[in-house]
Amino acid sequence: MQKIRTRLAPSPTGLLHVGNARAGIFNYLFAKKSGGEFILRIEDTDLERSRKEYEDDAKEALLWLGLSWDSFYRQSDRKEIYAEYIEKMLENGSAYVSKEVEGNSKEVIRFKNKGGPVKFDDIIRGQVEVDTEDLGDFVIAKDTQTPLYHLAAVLDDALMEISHVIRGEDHISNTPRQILIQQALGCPTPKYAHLPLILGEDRSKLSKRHGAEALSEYKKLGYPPEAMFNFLALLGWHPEDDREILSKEELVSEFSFARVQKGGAIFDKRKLDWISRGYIKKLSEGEIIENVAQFVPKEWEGGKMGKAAKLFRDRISKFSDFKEEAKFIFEPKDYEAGLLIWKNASKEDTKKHLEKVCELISSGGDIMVYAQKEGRGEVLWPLRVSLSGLKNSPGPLEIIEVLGSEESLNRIRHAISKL
RNA sequence: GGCCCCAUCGUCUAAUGGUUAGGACAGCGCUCUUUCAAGGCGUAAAUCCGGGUUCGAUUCCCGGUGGGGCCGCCA
Repeated sequence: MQKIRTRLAPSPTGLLHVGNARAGIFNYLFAKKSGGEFILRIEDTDLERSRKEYEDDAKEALLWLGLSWDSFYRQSDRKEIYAEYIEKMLENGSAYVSKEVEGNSKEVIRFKNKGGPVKFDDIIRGQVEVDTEDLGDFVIAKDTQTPLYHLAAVLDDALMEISHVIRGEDHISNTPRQILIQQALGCPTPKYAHLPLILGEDRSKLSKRHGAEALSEYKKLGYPPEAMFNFLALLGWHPEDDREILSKEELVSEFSFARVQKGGAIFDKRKLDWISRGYIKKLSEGEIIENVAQFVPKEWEGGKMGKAAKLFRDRISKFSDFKEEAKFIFEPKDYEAGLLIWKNASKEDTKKHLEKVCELISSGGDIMVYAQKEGRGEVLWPLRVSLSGLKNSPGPLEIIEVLGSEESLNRIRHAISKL
């Protein structure tokens, strides 16, 4: 039995797309489930458009996601190999130098296409049959030293003994061409699995105009990588039961092509946020502090950070949210004095309650007992506003816990002075 | 336009000939509650259309419609 070997083959011409990331996940899950290998191959045959920084982005983002590869290749390092095969194809007549000029330039190398039907079994879609007649003699290399995508990909898949090519649906129409090349070269045809596309709100292929399309952007926004992995795995796939929160290990053991969807799936940020909140909620105190700290101004570090991070752990969808949510903790917010008044309460009573709370804080008394007696809204609302300056915020006692008595007292006294 | 792929609530999906068509996100309502969020409970919401096949179609077949992808000396 052939060893399972899958690959993710991005081209470094832009930031790694989430669609690539999802394809990477499926390649990874299938390989790991089968005890096989997952390969990362950078397809940079187009030197004009390829950039090292994009290769770095892809690697960094993939590692962040939790997709580590067993082997790494870069097509620009393999030029001699391709040249050798181009020569071979020229010799055996499966390719030829085309001199006719279409529009711009000079000689190129074309594949000698005999036409005829090509069939392949797609694991997800079943049999696909295409008449290759109208493909014509397509170009497979710019010159004897410069292969183009189809040739390089076919050669590499064969040489690296890729058993399963798992990629986006947008490659279905490339497959017959690649099979033709395999046949001319005497290479085996791998198994194919074409994944449904990830779509934007308008159901077209997810792209920049839909907003964040790069995996690294989600890293920058502070989504936990486990949440992103989980979310992406659920786009076009579903386990046998109703679980939606699954660890990487669970995904590996549950994965099956039989449960991969055929239709495209819209990238729903709200569902991502929901999954993300679930992961963040389960973080330990140390973890939440560490993660949130990366999205915060230097001045906030230390001091109240720990308690604040803990307080907002259940209230953020991504780590970067903390900066806005917890801002009032670190930078007291100005507010209208009127905001301090609860419903129909009087200014005098409000002031009285705040003064009493100050006493209680100083003496270590129980604020809740007092609030219970005087009316929770009448006491708690102005207290909370004086501490946060906000219409909406966490509860006052929680804020005091984060702020400490001294600063809490200062803020309440400031509120009293405003009244 | 040509070729190819696809089609269950708004969204992600379950149900591979027999279910009151299930779950989740989002929405809405109630509850909790000083506010917001979270939580708990509840509610509304779908088989694209037309033909077959069958005792019976979400499920199988055909046709339509709709959506998408690909049509580079990019990948």
